[in-house]
Amino acid sequence: MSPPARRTGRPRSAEADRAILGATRAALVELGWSKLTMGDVAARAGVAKTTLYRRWTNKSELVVDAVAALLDEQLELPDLGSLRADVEETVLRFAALLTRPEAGTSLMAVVAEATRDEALRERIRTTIVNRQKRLVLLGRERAQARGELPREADPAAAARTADMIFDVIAGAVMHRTLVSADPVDAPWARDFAEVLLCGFPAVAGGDEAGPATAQKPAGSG
Amino acid sequence: MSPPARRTGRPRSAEADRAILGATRAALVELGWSKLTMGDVAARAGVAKTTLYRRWTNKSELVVDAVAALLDEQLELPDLGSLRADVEETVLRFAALLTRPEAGTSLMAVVAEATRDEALRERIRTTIVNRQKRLVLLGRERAQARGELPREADPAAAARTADMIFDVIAGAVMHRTLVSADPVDAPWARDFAEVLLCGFPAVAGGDEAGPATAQKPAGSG
DNA sequence: CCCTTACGCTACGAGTCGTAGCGTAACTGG
DNA sequence: CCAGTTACGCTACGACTCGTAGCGTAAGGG
Repeated sequence: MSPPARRTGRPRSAEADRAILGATRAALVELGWSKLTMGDVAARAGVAKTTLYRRWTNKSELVVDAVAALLDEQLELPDLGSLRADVEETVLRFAALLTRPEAGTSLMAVVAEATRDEALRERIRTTIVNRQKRLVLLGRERAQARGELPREADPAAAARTADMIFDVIAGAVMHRTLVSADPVDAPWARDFAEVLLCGFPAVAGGDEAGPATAQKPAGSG
Repeated sequence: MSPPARRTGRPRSAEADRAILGATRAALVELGWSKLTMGDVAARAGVAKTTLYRRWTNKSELVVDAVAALLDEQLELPDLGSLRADVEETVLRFAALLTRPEAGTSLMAVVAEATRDEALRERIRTTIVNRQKRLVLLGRERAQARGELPREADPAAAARTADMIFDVIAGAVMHRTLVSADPVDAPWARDFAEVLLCGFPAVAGGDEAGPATAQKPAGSG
């Protein structure tokens, strides 16, 4: 993609990259997405505004990279000995990250922008979505090693399932935190893990009522 | 909130309201959130730009109302005879709505903006979140009437559960559609409903492996 | 008929985006 | 050491948008 053969001429300053991404995060913390300006980021990073535009085509792409770096750095899968505990802890950590002013807001804004920008969508896919799916894959592997989940025969189906779990977990936490604007606390995480592992009727009915599994899976057309 | 006692002077044109909201939706379809301008909306609606600012303090609040009206108008709960079928159908309808250019993008953008705007957050809560939760409440009621779900003793716990289910469904669909940028199709909806009703291990393992319910619910602190 | 409020219109200040053009700095190959 | 190539800082700029002020006019109510 990017020209790997570039041996001649002055090289790009790697430190400038770090400074710019750091300045972007700092500006996001102080100003938020909507009031963040390229001029401000450049000033904070100690570089010229034109340097920003030489590396990122616009504000959105810059922020995607800044947020991706933040997620990479902050999100790790705990290993607490059970799938349920790992899910709960991951949910809490992800929620804590989303409530930070530079994370959740920016992610939403950038995703909104991406609807009309194929390049940006691709960047989000590769630098955020695909990278964070590793948590689901790793978590499942550990659960399989523990015997909590079966090893799956069909790799395609396994991949689809992992994708869905990723969307369910990330989506639920994002929606609760940012759209509903309600806190993701320990009790919520417990209930959520319960739904994820045992289904909605389990948490709705407690132990007193029957399982009420609501029909069997439709004949799998 | 809004001054209900306003009997004197020229009344506000109700038709202008409709024209503005309609123009906003049309502009969102054509231009998307980021390129929509107040001047453009005013021109489409056939009113002066100042009239927009007399009714909405800024672009975000205007778009919230436009999206809320769209959701109210488009989202209805189907009654297909089983909780599972209703969930699948609702997921598909919601996803179809989100892929429309005036819906998903705008919602994300407005939520992003709301992080730093308490008034906007409140408006989202009342005009979108709380209004759409009716679908979950209604769906549960029907499921209880069918005997698919138990009637709950504790109303507070029941409300919490409903909130969570709302976040899980809406969040998962939004995340898959807008963040992961993958389609929400019938197979995905089937798998999702399976997870929601029976838990993740059910869809991961199929019928061949054991249930593997991964520990019992932690002793409920 | 007077008062009050809404409306259309024009103009404007403030701020941002993203680019062009120039001279200079840094690194490479001969 | 020198020529070629690329990155950088700086200034200036055009285009655009937001949101407001001020004015004259339209539409109702007591």
